[in-house]
Amino acid sequence: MIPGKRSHARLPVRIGAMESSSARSGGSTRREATRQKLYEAAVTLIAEQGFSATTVDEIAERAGVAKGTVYYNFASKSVLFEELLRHGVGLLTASLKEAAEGTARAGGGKVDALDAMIRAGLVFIDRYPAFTQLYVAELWRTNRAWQSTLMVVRQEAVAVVEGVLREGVAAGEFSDEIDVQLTAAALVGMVLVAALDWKSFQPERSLDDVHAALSRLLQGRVSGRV
Amino acid sequence: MIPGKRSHARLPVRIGAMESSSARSGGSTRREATRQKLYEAAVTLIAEQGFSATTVDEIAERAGVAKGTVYYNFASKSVLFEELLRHGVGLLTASLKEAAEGTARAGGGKVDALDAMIRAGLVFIDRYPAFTQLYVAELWRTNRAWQSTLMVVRQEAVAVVEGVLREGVAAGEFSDEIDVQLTAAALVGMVLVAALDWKSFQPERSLDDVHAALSRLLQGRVSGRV
DNA sequence: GTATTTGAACTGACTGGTCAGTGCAAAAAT
DNA sequence: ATTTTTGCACTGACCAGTCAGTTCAAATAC
Repeated sequence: MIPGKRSHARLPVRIGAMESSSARSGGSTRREATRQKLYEAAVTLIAEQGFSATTVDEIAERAGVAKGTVYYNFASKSVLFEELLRHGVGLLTASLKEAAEGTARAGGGKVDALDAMIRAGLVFIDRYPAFTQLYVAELWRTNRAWQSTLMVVRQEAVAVVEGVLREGVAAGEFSDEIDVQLTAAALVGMVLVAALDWKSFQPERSLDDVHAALSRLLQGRVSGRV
Repeated sequence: MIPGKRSHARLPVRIGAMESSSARSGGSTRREATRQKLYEAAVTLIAEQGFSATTVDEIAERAGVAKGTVYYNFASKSVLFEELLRHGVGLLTASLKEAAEGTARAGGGKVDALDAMIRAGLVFIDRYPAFTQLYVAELWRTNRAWQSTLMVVRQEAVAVVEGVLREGVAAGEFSDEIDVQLTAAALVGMVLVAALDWKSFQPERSLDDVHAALSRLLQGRVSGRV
């Protein structure tokens, strides 16, 4: 055995930067770190293969953790997945809200808010492509254990977009004939699919580039030369 | 042995009523009918639960067929799924092409073609919601057996939209600054997500209604009162 | 027309492997 | 001293795929 080198290298590596964030507030930091590792391992595996095709052994292995640890931290495979969903969508909605509020503080209109949210969406997908992939894949399924969780969490995110649209209508900035719910869904779809396409098929393009293309579409500058 | 009573009763019972339907044309009609039943059973089950969570036994049971029959007709579970994908996307692309050509014959412009394709997409999703669901769920996965099939099949569908956009740019009907590939993806996403939302959360609405909302978005009649 | 043959289509019990989840004693971290 | 993690053997359910045997309708023979 080479000194300083262990077979299953057990280095206390700092992966994220969790330690300073809300130090002490419920659970120990070590536990939080393991959970984070498990999330990261699970999200990519499940995005690639789907929930059922991904085994707990794989998740544990990729996280560099024993199988027992998975069950020490989560009641079951589905619970791990559900908490992962909640965690991820939490990040997204926070980011969307911040984007909308940012433009409001800067005195921008609702179109600016929508545009900022499109960018926030792109940034999110750029940072967490696997999560996005997985989310899309599960969203419209029925008969699954985490169905209700997914519902709640979806609503949180879409509600932010709907809110901005509604405010825009109230302020007279958008036509009052628009269908808020459907338009919100369509906008989300636009960003989602374009971004996944970007990441999958032309990853070399810059975020600004993609953002510009979507902005143009949003502002109806497609038909008719500018 | 009791006369008139055999252990495995061999009565010439009429089960289906296949005999008159298109007698002979390529493969046997019976076989084709079973395959169709299997497609239908598989598409809903896989849409609901995902590929891995759906068992061959379930598919067979829902199709009203023995498990062996599945393997008589398809080499494996994945092959059944791949052929199902090809079959479904074939229907979609045909429908999109027809929509675009229809407006061309009627002397409409490319905006009309896009609008007609949006409608065709909605009609398709209205008729085959399960297939759409399943398609979306699998499209951005990686590391799966049918990955390449999915790629080919996706390109066929998106190419139709891209084609119309390109023609529109060439004809000066669309700004030549649009990004064809990204815009096509965004449009597909818009329709896809809005339609799935419609089917999942407000199924009572009419197709015309949904189509109107998307048309408005396409033509940039969202920002600014009309 | 009736009997027999043929081959494609179908059946369902069975097999071999996989995997979620358990149990627990020892080790490590805090 | 307590919490957390490890390592690993084990179980029981579940499931893809197989295969020897069965059904049936059309073709051929009588």
